[in-house]
Amino acid sequence: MSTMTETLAAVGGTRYKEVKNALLAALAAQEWKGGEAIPAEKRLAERFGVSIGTLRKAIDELCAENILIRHQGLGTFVAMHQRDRHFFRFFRIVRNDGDKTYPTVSLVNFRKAKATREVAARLQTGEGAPVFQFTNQLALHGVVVIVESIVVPQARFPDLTETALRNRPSTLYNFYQDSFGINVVSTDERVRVGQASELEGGLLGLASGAPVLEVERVAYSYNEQPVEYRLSHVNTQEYDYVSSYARPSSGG
Amino acid sequence: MSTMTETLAAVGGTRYKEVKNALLAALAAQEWKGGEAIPAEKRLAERFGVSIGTLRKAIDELCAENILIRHQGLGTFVAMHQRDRHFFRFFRIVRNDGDKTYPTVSLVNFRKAKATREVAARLQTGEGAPVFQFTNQLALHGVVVIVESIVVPQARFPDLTETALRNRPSTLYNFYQDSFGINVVSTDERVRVGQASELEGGLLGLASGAPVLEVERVAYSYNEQPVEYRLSHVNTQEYDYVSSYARPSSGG
DNA sequence: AAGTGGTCTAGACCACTAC
DNA sequence: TAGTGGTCTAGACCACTTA
Repeated sequence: MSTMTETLAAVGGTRYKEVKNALLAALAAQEWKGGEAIPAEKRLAERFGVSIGTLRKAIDELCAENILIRHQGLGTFVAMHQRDRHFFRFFRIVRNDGDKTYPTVSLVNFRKAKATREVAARLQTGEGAPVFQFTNQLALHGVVVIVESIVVPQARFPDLTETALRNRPSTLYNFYQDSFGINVVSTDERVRVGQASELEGGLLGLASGAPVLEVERVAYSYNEQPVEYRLSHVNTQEYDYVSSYARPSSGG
Repeated sequence: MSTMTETLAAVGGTRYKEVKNALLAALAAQEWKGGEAIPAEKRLAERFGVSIGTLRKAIDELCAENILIRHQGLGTFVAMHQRDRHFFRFFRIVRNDGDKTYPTVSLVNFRKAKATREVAARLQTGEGAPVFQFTNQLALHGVVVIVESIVVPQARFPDLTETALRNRPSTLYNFYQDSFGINVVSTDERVRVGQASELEGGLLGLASGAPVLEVERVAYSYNEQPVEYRLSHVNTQEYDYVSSYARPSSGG
């Protein structure tokens, strides 16, 4: 029945962690979709049989992890990946002078493939698992600056097609969310010096083999489930990869 | 008198933000030094005339920003930059296979200089302001992988000497903290492809002009005061610059 | 006006640490 | 045992949003 309090998993040690895990489970089960509001705090407190304060502490952590977003007077929402300020959470290339702009993305190629050993390790699939592989070029201020090669497991992206990818209305992560119910909530990135392939050199206006910034990313959904592998090559003549540590919200 | 409640600045809008700012002010005034415990929550709540819950919320945020560290049963401490797990908060170079190790640092040169226009802009000093400039080489697994050129304003580091720098017992940021009362709490970094100078090439085992990973860092103390400018060149043949986004504490 | 999240209180009890 | 932070309660009142 709806007024009954849910049984919380006994793992986690504390009430609010149990509540948090229950909320994560509900999110993973798509009980509420991206952009939707979750129930009011009072209702959730009743549902889980805890006080408001405890329920709020669980939501506090999910908000701190950018999984939920609170809006006073409106409600608490499942985070979306839209063309708003949150976009730059995952997009870290800015011009030398600090100017931030949205990239113009074009699909260069798309194909079905098998996971290589390295990609399989990163995506936690078996080697040779069916994947989709596609390449984007990204232009900033009218110039192609980034070429990214993306691999996603077919298991999580059933029926992904080149057409759907090409015609998506918004950002890639928003597309994952709307079309496949996959919410990217965190990433691991490794950055090093790489070399432009012949294709990349052509797109980036560099010689084949020219040094480029190589960014290797694994994107994760809830519960640290890897959902995307991405290898980007960036022409950093005019652009930088930025990485702030713990810039607080200015504290006042 | 000691039992009187302090007057809190009316700015900030909420009680806990006022408390947080008062704590930041006390930290900036070195009322408690790096590594020291601040008073118990109950005492601080009395001092600021708020309830424990409100005081805790202020400390919660300072802990989230790694400015304070709580230890259950022990107390709450001013964050230190020691050779513990917190070291890797600011040190982001790891081997390709993921192995993390502490660098062996050697001072290559040290001199007094004037701030260039670019450095002055980053450090928010006037152009030509007196600075110390020094270069370190960092070895990982016995091989020099990083050469970093560091600039700090003389105004904030009075009487810094090459000897003191060379003989410091711990990490550089711990040295800043112990000897100059400067606590590095956040950094901004920009990463791009750069070129090894002749000196750097020699130290890194690369040809002069070879492509290297260039990391430009500005380090900040409380209230976003810039205290150090640093330009690092990294040989990324065997090492990566890592950058995780919002990897939660695994959620229980 | 009604509903939402935001802040704050004044405790209680628990878990951990040091002596 | 005494002192610390960690968790949790059961509300109150405020600020914001929508209607």
